[in-house]
Amino acid sequence: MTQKSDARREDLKARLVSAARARIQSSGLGGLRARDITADAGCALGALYTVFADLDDLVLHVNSGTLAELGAVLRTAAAGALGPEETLKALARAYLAFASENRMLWAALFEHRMAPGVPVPEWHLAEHAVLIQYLVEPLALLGAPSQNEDLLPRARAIFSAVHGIVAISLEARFIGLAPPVLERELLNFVDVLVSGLKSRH
Amino acid sequence: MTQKSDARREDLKARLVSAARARIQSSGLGGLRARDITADAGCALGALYTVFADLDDLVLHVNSGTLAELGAVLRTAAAGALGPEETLKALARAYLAFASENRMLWAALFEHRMAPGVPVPEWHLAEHAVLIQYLVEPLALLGAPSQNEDLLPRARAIFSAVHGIVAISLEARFIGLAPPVLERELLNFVDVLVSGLKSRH
DNA sequence: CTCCGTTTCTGAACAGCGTTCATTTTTTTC
DNA sequence: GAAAAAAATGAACGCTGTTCAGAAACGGAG
Repeated sequence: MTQKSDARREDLKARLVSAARARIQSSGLGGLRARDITADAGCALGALYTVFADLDDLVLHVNSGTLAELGAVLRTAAAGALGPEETLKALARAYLAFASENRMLWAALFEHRMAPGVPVPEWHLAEHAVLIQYLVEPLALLGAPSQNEDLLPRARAIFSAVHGIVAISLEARFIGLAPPVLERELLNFVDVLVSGLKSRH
Repeated sequence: MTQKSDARREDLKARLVSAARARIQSSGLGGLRARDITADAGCALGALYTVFADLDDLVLHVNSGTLAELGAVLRTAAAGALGPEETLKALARAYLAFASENRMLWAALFEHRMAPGVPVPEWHLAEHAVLIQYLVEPLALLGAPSQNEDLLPRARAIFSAVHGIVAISLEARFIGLAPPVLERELLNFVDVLVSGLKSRH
């Protein structure tokens, strides 16, 4: 009977992911220690490596959860908007809000690097790709029908642009933008973008 | 006579920065080891800490040099362009080219994090800010004169957007964009942006 | 209930890291 | 040239992620 055994394994996995998530939330990805996680999860140090390949693997699973939450937030934001322009704005607003409210978890999505030579697993790349998908429909409604073929690169570019604005501001690398100014500037940016898209056909 | 002594100090500093630069270039910021750097520079492990406070300090100086190079590249790109629209495109192209050709050094500019609680020194923040300055003039030429007051936030937003597109593509986090497609999409993005800016006054 | 093969869990041990500092070596001064 | 001051050294420290020999818990047979 490996049923009980599997259940214990899954429980341990869940406790480790949740402990790692809490640590990232409070100390950031850089403050993550295997010893802290296992202490919080109530298991031995070595137990971590019976369930995950290494810390990277664990972080990937934390990020997986974060992406699911972020995806849900974006979905409801898009669902509540009226036109394509409003949808794009709502998505940008929701992305900014999520990043602000879950700063460390969101930062971990993009700060994390695999060990040298190890590629990010396919299933996790696919989870990232979902973020872009929400942009495709409003963009299709905005652009000329003939352009609908290569809409994915454009959606990715626009996501990246919005992400860049949010990322550089929240990381306070340059002189930081105060949050209300940031939101105003971000929405203005989307406005300009939409104006540009409309005026090109 | 502390003149000779100072000269030796400066020489050691230069050798360490150059060795660290080479290591980042070949192995990335994550592959940087104090022992490797000091071995390459031909000095003892402890010598590093007689000239720099810690590894972060050394990385800051490497990044300082990279920013100077990048700044020079952007300056000449902007100087060779005709109108404001062409200037913006030239800047985007130059930024992408620099990032592609100096991937690891460029990535180190944004990957690097100070130790927790330690802020990035003011002088280094100022060096980052220079990047944005090149955008202000062409944006001023494009926009209505009345808007010239709060042009800096807009310049920062546009820089961040371009940076985001380049960053997410080069880091291959999502399914990677092939380089020629990336350049096409980036320039198209600038086109849309300029169209939007023009159509708004 | 008892036994024993199997599986699971454990934490001491290991290699590697950034950083320090007592010691040695070099330089400067008289 | 000798004494004082300064600079350079690398072994040692504390911390890291990861491993693995051994301990503990489990599960079915007698």
